[in-house]
Amino acid sequence: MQQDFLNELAELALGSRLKRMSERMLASTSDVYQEFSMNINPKWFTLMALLDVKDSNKQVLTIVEASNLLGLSQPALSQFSKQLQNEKLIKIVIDQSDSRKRVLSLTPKGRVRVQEMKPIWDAVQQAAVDLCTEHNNDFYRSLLKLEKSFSSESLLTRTRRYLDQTAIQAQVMIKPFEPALAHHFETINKEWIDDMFVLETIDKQVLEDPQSHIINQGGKIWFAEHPTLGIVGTCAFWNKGDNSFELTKMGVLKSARGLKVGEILLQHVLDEAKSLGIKKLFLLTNAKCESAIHLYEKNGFIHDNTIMQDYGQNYARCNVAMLYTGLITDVTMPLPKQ
Amino acid sequence: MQQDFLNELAELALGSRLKRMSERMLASTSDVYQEFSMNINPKWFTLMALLDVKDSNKQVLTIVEASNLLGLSQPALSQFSKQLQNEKLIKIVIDQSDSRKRVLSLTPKGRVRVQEMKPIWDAVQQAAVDLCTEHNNDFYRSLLKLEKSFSSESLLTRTRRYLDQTAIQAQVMIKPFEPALAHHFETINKEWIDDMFVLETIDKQVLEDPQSHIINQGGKIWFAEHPTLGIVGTCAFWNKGDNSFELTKMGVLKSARGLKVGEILLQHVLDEAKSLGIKKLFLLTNAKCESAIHLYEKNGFIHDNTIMQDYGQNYARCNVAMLYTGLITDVTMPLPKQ
DNA sequence: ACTTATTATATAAGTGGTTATGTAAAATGC
DNA sequence: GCATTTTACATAACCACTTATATAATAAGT
Repeated sequence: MQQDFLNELAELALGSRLKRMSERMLASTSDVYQEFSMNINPKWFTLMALLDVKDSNKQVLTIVEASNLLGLSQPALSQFSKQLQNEKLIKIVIDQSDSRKRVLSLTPKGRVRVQEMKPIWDAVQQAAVDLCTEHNNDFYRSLLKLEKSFSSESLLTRTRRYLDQTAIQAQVMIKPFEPALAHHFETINKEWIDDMFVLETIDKQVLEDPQSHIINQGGKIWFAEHPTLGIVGTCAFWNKGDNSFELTKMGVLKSARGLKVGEILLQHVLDEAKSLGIKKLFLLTNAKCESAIHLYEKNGFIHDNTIMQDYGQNYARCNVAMLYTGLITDVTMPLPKQ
Repeated sequence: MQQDFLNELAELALGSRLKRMSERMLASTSDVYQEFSMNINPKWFTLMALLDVKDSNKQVLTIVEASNLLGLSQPALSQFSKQLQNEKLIKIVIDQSDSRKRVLSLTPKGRVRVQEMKPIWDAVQQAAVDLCTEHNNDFYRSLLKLEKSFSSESLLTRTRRYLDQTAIQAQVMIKPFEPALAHHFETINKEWIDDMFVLETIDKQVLEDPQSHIINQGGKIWFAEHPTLGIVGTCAFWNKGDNSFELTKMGVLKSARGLKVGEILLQHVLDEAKSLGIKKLFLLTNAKCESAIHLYEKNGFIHDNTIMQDYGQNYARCNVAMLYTGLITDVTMPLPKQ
């Protein structure tokens, strides 16, 4: 037996490695079914187990529901259900209130089969725990963490951070508001607000009609356009009267992370603030948004409690207020430290 | 977005979970290549990387070698090579000294492509490390441990331990030596000796011809036959003269672990020892063989240093000697504690 | 009310492998 | 030295899904 080249590639080959491991694992469980001559296809396992749970809770299950719960495609579940129906292990009936839906449920034969399999499932479960915890390991927990990390940010956007993207960044264009781009204002901001907080009513109104809520009130909106990804970022100045503005609704699509779009966008709008002769520019945010706050700090914003007192009530989620110090204004304003 | 039912199944769905994770991972790396418009199929990655290493070490690579090093099937590598040849990234030539072999190597174009990809590989590597270590995790190491655990014993044989197999165990038959079964004596013992130690010359001779080395010398050999798996275990008595025997070459195939074949076999041969009127039965082994020693202890063997002094020199690997206490013999022999 | 968009499903085609099998060359056994 | 076994590879068939697409039913927008 030769060596394993994937070891040399280390984390770089993580995907291939996981694939290989999952194939071995699934082959092994398939062996288990075969050894105990369960006339069952291992790929049906998750669906059977899910139907069993639904069955004992007297709930029903449709194909799309199953595909969401199991993380498989809808055609996959469509196929599995048909196969299980052919084996007379489940029955598929058309939903009464919505004739598009197919309601899946175990047949009596299916229920018996599930009961026969349960001791085997238990044994596999114990054997898997064995495998996961051997050599002082805790593989299962480690995998859960990886899943969490992966869903919080994919490998693609993480990769961007480690690549020199200067050339592409130079091609990111900042565009002023135009009605045709208004929908991007909504989708981009919804993505991150939904992700971190709950959309407040005031948000919804502004996002759905930025024209009347921001532009027509003397505010400004900009968009960041990436050469291949399209509009990926946005940001607004909300007119608070007396030549004061709130920097708000600044967001960059998840799919464009790692490209420093936020930085380019912020630097652009701060330059605009200067050339527009704005007197006061501030923002409200939440301590949760660490990386955003770091970006603001890096670009001349300082924490300021008087702002919090004056405007902080507008949003439930705000507990951080910041003031921009890069404007040429009266000398009572503090200047950023060099 | 609905919940994830795989969470409810916990370790039981480990295979499906790994599969899902590997698919996401590979899709993400595929996105990376696409974003940086590398005209390359992600599935070729491991082969390209391997060819690059071989190239810079001025070594060559054949298809079977590649499939071993990468843990993929030979047809897979056969296909990949053809595809890479069509892309003019590698060239395939017939080996001069063995015309069955195909020698793979990078073309100049292939070398250029690899160099173009290297910065991306580096970035992906760093991003993957990121992913693996986030939230105080160490996923990569945990996966390596799992691979080790899995290759030391598969899920199937681990599962057996947690299932009630009384019925099947009752069907395990113990058969005496017959020439037609002699090859099992070699394969079964070779498996575990190769795995734990190095085959000594004395082993080889005995294993290759048990008839003349054991049977014709007044010794005994038995085989354990499983109803579906066939001959899975063996064990011998080596005649040391003066009605004394060494229990030796006891082994059970890896693929039959967890079925308690060893226990059934040992109990059978100890019964035979009694009915044959044997005066002294001992064995030599190594402290590494913990589970075997535990089995011997459970069945009436005790540790005995005089045996070690008398016979221990025969094998380099022996550092544990045990004596069977279940024989009806003179009263100077110690009896097992109840 | 009438178009328009969305949702649930089925079907077809594609993908990235696998196992099974065939063929020729080389190695081994006697 | 010749038959037998093993090895290297190619090809075919299969597998467990996937994506893409079509169709019908329902919901939403005006």
